[in-house]
Amino acid sequence: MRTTDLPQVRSLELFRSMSESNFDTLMQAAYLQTFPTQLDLITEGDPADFLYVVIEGCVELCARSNGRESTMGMVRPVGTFILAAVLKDAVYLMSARTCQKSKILLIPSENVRDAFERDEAFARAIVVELANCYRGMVKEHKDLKLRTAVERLANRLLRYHREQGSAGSLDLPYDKRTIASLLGMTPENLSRAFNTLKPYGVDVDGAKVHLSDLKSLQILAKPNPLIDNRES
Amino acid sequence: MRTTDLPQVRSLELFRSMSESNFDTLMQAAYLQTFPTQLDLITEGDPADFLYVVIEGCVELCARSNGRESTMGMVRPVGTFILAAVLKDAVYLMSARTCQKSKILLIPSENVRDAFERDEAFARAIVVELANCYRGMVKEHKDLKLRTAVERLANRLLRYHREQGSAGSLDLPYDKRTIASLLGMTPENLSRAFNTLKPYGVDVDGAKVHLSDLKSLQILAKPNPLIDNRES
DNA sequence: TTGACGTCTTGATAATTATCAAGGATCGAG
DNA sequence: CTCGATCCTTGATAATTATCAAGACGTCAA
Repeated sequence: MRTTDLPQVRSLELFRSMSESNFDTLMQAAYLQTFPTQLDLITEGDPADFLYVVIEGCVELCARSNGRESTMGMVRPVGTFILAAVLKDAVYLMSARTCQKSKILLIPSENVRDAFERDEAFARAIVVELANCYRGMVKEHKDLKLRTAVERLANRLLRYHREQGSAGSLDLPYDKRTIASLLGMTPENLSRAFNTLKPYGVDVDGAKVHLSDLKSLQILAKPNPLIDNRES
Repeated sequence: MRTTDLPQVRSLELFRSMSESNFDTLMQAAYLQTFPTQLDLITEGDPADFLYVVIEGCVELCARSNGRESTMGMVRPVGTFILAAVLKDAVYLMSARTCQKSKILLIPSENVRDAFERDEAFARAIVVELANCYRGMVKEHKDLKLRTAVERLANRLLRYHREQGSAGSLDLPYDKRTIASLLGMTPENLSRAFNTLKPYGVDVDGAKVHLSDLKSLQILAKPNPLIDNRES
């Protein structure tokens, strides 16, 4: 790994508080690579050889079964994926592919587990990250089990709106077909759900969404911090 | 806590390898209590004061939003719940209530975090438990997103069948309405799904289920170890 | 510019799932 | 035993969601 990249990695929450020597050891074993878009990084069922950290770009996590496929989540900088598989030395439960040109840090699983044993601060950071992943998944699951498709879309729009500064409009961060899959519906249904939301002040133009009647949208969506807030 | 209960707790995977003195300290702060059935233990949104360990009995985890409610999971001995909330010092994302008379160990959150810092072996065990919880939730989510209701039921029956020794029949471990909610459907639909499975050799009598044509049931269910195997 | 491709949308239809209402079975309390 | 309560099932119907087919729109390269 190039030494010019090290400070960037070091500043990540996950590595910030570990000791200098443990960090160096871990990085000596790691690779920082840039991948083109639409590249398959891992396939579910394969053994977890590396922990992945997205430094730049964006990675889609998806799952397949039968003939079906579904987007399970998106990982943006700075996030990890498949941490649980690495820690358990198990197989991946999800596949991953880049959806932009992406700079990604690969750390061999064995070294992650070593560092976890050696470095108390790293262990704490790992646990916080893993707990965040878990709670995120619980929220996704609640979203899907407790809401209709239109409600899921309405709440997702409110969330993006909030995350982008509550300026009355928002940009959809992904293709519509990706958002549809994330929300557990077909692209056709996403289109129709947008139409259903039109009377609630939702106007779509490509990736731009205008929210002209936040109040009525919120009444419909009934947002719930225990589902929609990513931070807590 | 009574000293007669200590060996039982000590033998749990979570506590087995921690040091004697750290274990003693942790247990001095803990409570082992027996709760009647149908008792609300925690409510989502409340701060995480305790880590819960189910020693005997059974606990249902559920989530509410809007007017809806859904069973998120069942915890049997020896399992923990709301570990992530405790480690993050955050609020609970799920509510919990006993569904049998249950013996439960309550450990104050602060002490769990203390022990995590102090005891390397405990930290490792915590991480493995948390990773298991995460992977279980990923599997539940895949189940719901990638399968129809009938497929979910078929695979769940095959799983219970396997867990109970593959003897050609199985006992449903919970009320049918609980199983329906676990599988993300209404009780009415569960009834109909059982009828749909009749031609595949599934015969239901109360909580007893006979599987007389495993092969054709498996062809329908298309079980997937990355969804259905709880261990891996 | 043109054509090919992919994405998104719309309409028609089908499949899946939920809701409402009612009836039967079971179980415990009195 | 009998009553009441709860759970489960079934039927009828409605709502939701998916599928299939076609067309609109934009992008990009030749």
